[in-house]
Amino acid sequence: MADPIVTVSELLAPAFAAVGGPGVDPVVRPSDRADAQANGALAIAKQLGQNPRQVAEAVLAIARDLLVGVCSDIEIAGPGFLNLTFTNEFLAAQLATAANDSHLGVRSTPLAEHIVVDYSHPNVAKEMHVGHLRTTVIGDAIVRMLTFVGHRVTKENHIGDWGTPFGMLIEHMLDLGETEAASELSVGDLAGFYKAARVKFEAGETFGDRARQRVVLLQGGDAETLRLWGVLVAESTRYFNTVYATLGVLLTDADLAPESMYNPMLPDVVTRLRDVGLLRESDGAQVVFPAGYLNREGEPLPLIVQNSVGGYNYATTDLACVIDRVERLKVDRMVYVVGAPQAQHLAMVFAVSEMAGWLAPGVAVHVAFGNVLGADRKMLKSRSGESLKLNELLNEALERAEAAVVDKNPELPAAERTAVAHAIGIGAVKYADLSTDRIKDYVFEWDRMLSFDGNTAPYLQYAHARICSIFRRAEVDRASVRNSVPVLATPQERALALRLLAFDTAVWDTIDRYSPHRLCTYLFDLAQDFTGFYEHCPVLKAADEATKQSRLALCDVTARVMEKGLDLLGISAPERM
RNA sequence: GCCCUCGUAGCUCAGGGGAUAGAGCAUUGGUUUCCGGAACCAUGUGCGGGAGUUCGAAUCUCUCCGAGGGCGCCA
Repeated sequence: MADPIVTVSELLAPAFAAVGGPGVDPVVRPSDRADAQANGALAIAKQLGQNPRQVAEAVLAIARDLLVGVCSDIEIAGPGFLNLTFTNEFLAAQLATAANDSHLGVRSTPLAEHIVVDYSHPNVAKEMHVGHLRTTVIGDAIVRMLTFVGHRVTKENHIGDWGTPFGMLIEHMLDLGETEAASELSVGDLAGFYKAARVKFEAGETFGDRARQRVVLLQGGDAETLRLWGVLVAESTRYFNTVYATLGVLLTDADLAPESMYNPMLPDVVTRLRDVGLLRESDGAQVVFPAGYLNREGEPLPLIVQNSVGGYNYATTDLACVIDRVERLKVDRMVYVVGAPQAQHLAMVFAVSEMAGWLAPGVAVHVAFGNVLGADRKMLKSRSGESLKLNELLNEALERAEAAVVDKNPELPAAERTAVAHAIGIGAVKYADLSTDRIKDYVFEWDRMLSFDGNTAPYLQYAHARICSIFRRAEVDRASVRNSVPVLATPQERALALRLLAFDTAVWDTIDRYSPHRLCTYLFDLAQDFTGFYEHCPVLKAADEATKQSRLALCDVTARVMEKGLDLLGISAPERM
């Protein structure tokens, strides 16, 4: 099992070790000159002070016996590359194995960890916007992949349900009337609600006083205030859940780890920092100075954990969160899917946690991402210039997808059409977000993401659907073809087989870098290879029954890799569209 | 002022030490209009500039230019 590149790398390792010493990397990569190339000889030659071609020959002399049955051809090329060509029998056997593997050839992790993934984190009584789209979609894909390879994953949705704005929000709710406010929030007019509260807060002194008084009551644990606060949280959470349902993400109420949850732990954070001797007083605030951070004036930059009037802030909460994850959840790794602007803040939180001895280096990872931009290359806005609500964006995706489906396939029954439009519309939005390198900003363009051509969700979904169509027309049970070993007679069949076997590497590359776009690129390449196969290799009209069976088997694995790959991205693959 | 991220073809993006830097879209010119459903082939003075490390650099380092972001009591 596993990618042939991985297999051959392991097989070659002893040959390289014999020539270059233990631990030498054969540096096996895909190649356009052959199926793969091993570049390790050049590095060894440098160290040994020898001619790289001679080194390659020495390696080859040993490797030939190790690769019997695996490679039909090994030749030395250029300055000392080993060009490797796999035997068709080896590829076919590997593919047959993958086809019968529940994980389609993807290796499980050798060491299962408990990993917390922190993502989505919307704010109570505040609208979800496109920034939340990124953290939610990327985080969800990472959760799915880590789980797939055998890790134990805890999702945490760190919703913002605490802080000074709640005084203002609660008072506004009382002004509106509780029932009225609740319905406003649950239907998703969070922006209007928050804005109205904000306006009153800034305009009226009496309202401001009430709000500040309410904050004191909230923090003091006043029962009625807590009940009112609870209404805000419950209605907002209900609204978030409708957005999550539309998006099709895994988050549920069980994953909520609200800021308020850490509230009782905050004094202890400060105490513990004092106990380990890290706490300093600076301008009246309680702070820690992590090494290497400077402010504008070139002075050490503090992480403030308690302000000059005794209040705690998000740094304190984040530190409590680290402690909770390490000591209560006993996680091995924590993944923060948070926007790039938070890089310094998180780095400082991690640094302080390490200084305090709570966190081992490398355990906490910031999976950062860039902005969603409009066609004008500025932050994506709605037509009226307001920041774009996530919910409105998703609704537009559904409308556009429905129109596209009506246009492409008018015969589709109405009931099925809605479901397909959902898969396409939401898939398109998610895929557009996932298919570019997350650290970069990306340009949001409806026409491109919903196109049935190019590197888009609809194109991949279409490739899947057309395979399903082949099986429908063939009236063949999908599972029945899984025991046949495919014959890789044409270049297209061979290329498709090689690609299918690379699913393993694609998933692991994605996990190793927390970069879903790697899997997207792979799936797009797979769809392209399938199209080449589809054009050149008749399936139902194959020359003979054995060829037909072989090609049906290739179709089946392709469809399953595509479906699973999309599933790992949180995108569904309809059987017809 | 300091720090971080980004800069690849007309556009949107891959490629993160290996051989001639790729894809999609768009463009232009052909072929096909037949199967299973939404065709295929061809088409390019492109790695922001410069220096360095290396047998080898789009990739690593430095520097300059450009864009975005962060830098003490909001989150």
